[in-house]
Amino acid sequence: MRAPYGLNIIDNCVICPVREEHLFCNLPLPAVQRLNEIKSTAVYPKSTMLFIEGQQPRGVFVLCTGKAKLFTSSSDGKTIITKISEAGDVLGLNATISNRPYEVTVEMMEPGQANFIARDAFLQFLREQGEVALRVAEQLSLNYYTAYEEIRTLGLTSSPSEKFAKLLLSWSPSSGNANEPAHVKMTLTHEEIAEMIGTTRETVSRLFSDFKKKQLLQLKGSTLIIRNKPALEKMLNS
Amino acid sequence: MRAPYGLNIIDNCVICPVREEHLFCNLPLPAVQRLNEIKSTAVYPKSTMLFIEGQQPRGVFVLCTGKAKLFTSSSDGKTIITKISEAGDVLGLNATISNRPYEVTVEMMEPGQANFIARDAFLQFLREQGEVALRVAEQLSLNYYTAYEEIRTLGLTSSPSEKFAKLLLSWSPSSGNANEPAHVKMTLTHEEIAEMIGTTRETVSRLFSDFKKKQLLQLKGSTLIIRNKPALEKMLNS
DNA sequence: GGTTGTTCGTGATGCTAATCACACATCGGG
DNA sequence: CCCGATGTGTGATTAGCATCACGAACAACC
Repeated sequence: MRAPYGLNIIDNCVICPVREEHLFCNLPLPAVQRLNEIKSTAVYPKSTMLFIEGQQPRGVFVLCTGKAKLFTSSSDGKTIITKISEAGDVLGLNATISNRPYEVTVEMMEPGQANFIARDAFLQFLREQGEVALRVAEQLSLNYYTAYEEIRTLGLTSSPSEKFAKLLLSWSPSSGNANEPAHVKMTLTHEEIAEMIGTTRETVSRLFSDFKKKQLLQLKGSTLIIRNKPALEKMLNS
Repeated sequence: MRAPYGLNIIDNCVICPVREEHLFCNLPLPAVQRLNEIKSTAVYPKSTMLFIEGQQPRGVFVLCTGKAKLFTSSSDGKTIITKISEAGDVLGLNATISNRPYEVTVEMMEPGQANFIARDAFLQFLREQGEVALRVAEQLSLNYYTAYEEIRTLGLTSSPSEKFAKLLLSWSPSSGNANEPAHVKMTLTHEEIAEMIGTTRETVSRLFSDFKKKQLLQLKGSTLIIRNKPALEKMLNS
């Protein structure tokens, strides 16, 4: 089966090759089968907005492949990216559960597949499958902690350089020797990084130069090499 | 019955005079009765910390009287107040449910009474009383939205004056004519206000002078009079 | 009523990052 | 292959706040 944008569609969750890796997808078989019946699958091109902050919730999306950015904006155009979502993430959960407007906008950063489950069907699904309701609670609580982490970063971390260090560390895999350089594929523009740490494009540019000069990191094409994790950690304060 | 600190204790939730006004207290009678059995009531003096961020959750507190501030701090002493809690608020809910460390510290701002329910008993209580579990979900989801509001304030609101205006508006009662001055009892120090909007004590001091000069507000003892709500609203951007 | 501690007002100073401006690099499509 | 769009590097300038440093007001408590 072949979709536009050159991506294969896997529209059967039961045989999804990456099902078990994802919190919300790795459900008991009966639940996955039921999920499979009520979802609708589509491939979305880059820059599609799955939903927009302020909209009444239509339902949830489960990202199957690709990446999406979650952000909120003010009326004067300032934007803050709160999260980069990857395969397996459930989007719009809180709004759907509580029937309050979506609190973020979700935009595809690259073409990718997502499953959509309409609100009514989803709520019914939760009532039927107690196990899934638990997963949802787990996920909601996780979201809340992530939000608090963000509050701490925005409110307690004063300097852009500290926030930048924090971001780099969040990218660096926790596994592996702390002193060994970590290689990370970088897919974000400076502008987007700026929107993640609440500063300007120019400042991010300067931060990269600065950190390169201090031997903290290195760039090979679009691969970011984090050379001195301990030094980055020493820059933090929270 | 008379407690230390000159406050009366009401240790029976069933006859609590303000029970019906509070989301979590206004439960079906059997639930309130059960709640009453598993809680322990105490009056805490000013400055008591009910719990501290990072601690393993022991259980939840329901604030019955008094006020408490919720805040998180960085290791270098910077503090950000995320909320002022009042009677009826449930504290430590998310941590208790998810068994993750408390994400904030809660400190009494004035002497007040609170009920404590230990984690095990609370979880058991939820299992028994489906109605209450729903309230909890509702509350969690509300907390999440509040957290997002905070993210928006911290991340999108650039200037202290804008954040200050936002704070003033959040104090001003939504009822009543928009153009009529609103009277609000102010119990916070400039330092605390600074910690709420992420700036310094001195800047808050100057903001007060400034807003007074611009006829936006007025102070009569500890009563704050908000004189020009529309003008404050015009200062916002989100 | 005086002593002690907290809270508040306000000036002077300096730094940091936003803003503006512009040239260069890179990418993708016709 | 060229051309427009999008992204990046870096200098110059400046506004806005944090910081430091007081002294005054206020409250609380022997």
